[in-house]
Formats: sequence, C-alpha cells, structure tokens
Amino acid sequence: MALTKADREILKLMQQDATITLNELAERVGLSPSSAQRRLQKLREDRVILRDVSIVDPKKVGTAVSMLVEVELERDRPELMPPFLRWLADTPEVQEAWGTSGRGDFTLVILVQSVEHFDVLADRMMEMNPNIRKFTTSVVLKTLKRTLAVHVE
Amino acid sequence: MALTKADREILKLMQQDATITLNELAERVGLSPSSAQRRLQKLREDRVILRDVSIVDPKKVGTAVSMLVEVELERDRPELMPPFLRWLADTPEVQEAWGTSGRGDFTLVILVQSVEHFDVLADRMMEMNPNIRKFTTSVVLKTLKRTLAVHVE
DNA sequence: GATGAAAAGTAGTGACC
DNA sequence: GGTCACTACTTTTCATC
Repeated sequence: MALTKADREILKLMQQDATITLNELAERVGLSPSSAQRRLQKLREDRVILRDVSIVDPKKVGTAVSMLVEVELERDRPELMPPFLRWLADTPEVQEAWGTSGRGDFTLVILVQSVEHFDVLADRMMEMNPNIRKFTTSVVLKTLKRTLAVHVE
Repeated sequence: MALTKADREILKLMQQDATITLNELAERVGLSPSSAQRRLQKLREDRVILRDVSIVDPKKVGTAVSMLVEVELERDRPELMPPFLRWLADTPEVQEAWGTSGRGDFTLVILVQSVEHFDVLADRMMEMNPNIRKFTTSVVLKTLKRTLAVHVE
C-alpha cells in the first residue's frame, strides 16, 4: 500500500480542511475529480484516513480548563490495568492518554469546565482506580498549538 | 450565542463523524434537514466549529514515534519568546504545545518518524532557541486515547 | 491497473411560507 | 423551524491508455 505523491498531497490537504470539494482537491493535486475521489476512497478503505471530524472550540461550549496529568500506577497490580484503561476510554473529559517512559507512567490531557470540575473528576479517578499510586497536575495556562495532523513528507 | 439542545447534539455527532449527511444529522437531532443545515452553518460562522479535518493514522504514513517534551525557558529573556512561538507554529512535527504551571514551562507533543529524527529536531530546537534552559523527554510507549473532541453536556 | 469524461444519483443551499 | 425547487457535489459507468 505505497502512497503516491498525489496521495500525500491529498492527505496534506484533507488534514487542513476536509470540507474541500473533489473538484478543488483534484485541481490541487493534478488529477481528475473521479481519480481524486478513488484515491481518497482507497485512503479511507486502507485506514490511512481514520475518520473526518469537526474541531470544536472548547471556550465556545463552556469547557475552558485543560490539565496535564501524570499518573503513576502500582506496577504490582496488573489486574487493575484493564479497569484503568476502560476508565480512560469511558471518561469524555480525558481527551488524550499516553503510556510513557520516564517519570510518570501515564500522561493525560483532561478538559473540564472549571478547576472545581477537575477536582471532582480527580477524586472519582482515585476512587475508581485504587492502583493509582500518585498523580501530579499541571494547569494549562495557554494552548499554543493543537492539531492531530501528521506531517506527510 | 446560546446553544440549543439540537446544537449540542449536532456538535456531539459532528465530532464523531463529520461526513454524516444533513439528512442523517437532521433525523438524529429531530430537525428537518434544512434546519439542521442552518444550525450547522451558524455553528461554523460563530466559530464554535472551527474546521473539519481528516484524521490520519501516523503508522500508515511512516511516522510512528511520539515524544512528550517538557521545555523550560529562561524567564529573563522575554524578547526570545516570539521566536520560540514561531518555531512551534512552523515546525510540523510539533503537534501540540501548551504553556503550563508546574515543573516545566511548556509541554510539547512531537511526532517523528524515528528517534533519530527526534534527535535532529531536538538539536535544531536548541540551536534556534537559545532561551531554552533545559528540556526533558518522555517516549510514548503506547497511545491509549487521542481525540480533540470536547465533551458537550 | 489506473485514468479521465460524462452521465446518473445524492446531497447541500436558499427562497418562501 | 419546515417545504420545496434549484444548484452543486459525489459516484458510477464506460472508454482509453
């Protein structure tokens, strides 16, 4: 499943604006609309493009506090790992979660309406996950950049 | 610019799948297609919805190493702040960047093809930004969740 | 095996109620 | 906010390279 130059161009453009029409897309990558459409369809079939989503401004819907949370788990309780993963998946305030090397075991990006909401959430997190040894929180003062766009050569 | 119940439903659905048709959307929020369209249009005009983008699987395009980087800046060189912000904006490998309280001043999410690429990038970062006092790097071992979706009540 | 042109089908838009 | 007519976009077909 090698990517052509046109494929890469399509990915670049679609990551910027997925509402672009096939005519525009075709023109900008130097293909006919039907060819562009077929390439795009194949990129979706091959799961290179996973999905298209709208990006919502948190401030406009009343959720404006982001937190970076580093969580350290008890390593000797592996049976509590699946519930923790499920908690991450099921908690919509958790936007992102990575398992990392280094200091903390996990780093989470959490988006809530207020610090009070975070407090409640953190309490619930500890309550539901007794394998959390400790966690440290950084308040986001300023979001400078936010994209899931992948740099395509 | 108060959000109606239908608006919130629209945001929820569009954050999951922005390729949904107006007919589907209308049906699921209990409006006519043209009403749904008008609400959607207004959400875009009011910049509640900022844009629509395709989500690309990094593994499928050969970029598969994520790093979390905490950067600490010299506080007494404010004139070097704008260049740093420009570097963040102009470097496509930097997916996300926050200014935070707590230990580090800034936290970055960086996506590269390999650790070797990260090395080159980190060197360049230090070279171009002499106000970086130090930085610490965590390698992402596992990405558990990744979304920019905002939880809409 | 993929492309482009053109036809057929579907979805989005805007005027009107 | 809903209905309808119009326009634009997407998808398929078909011939071609």
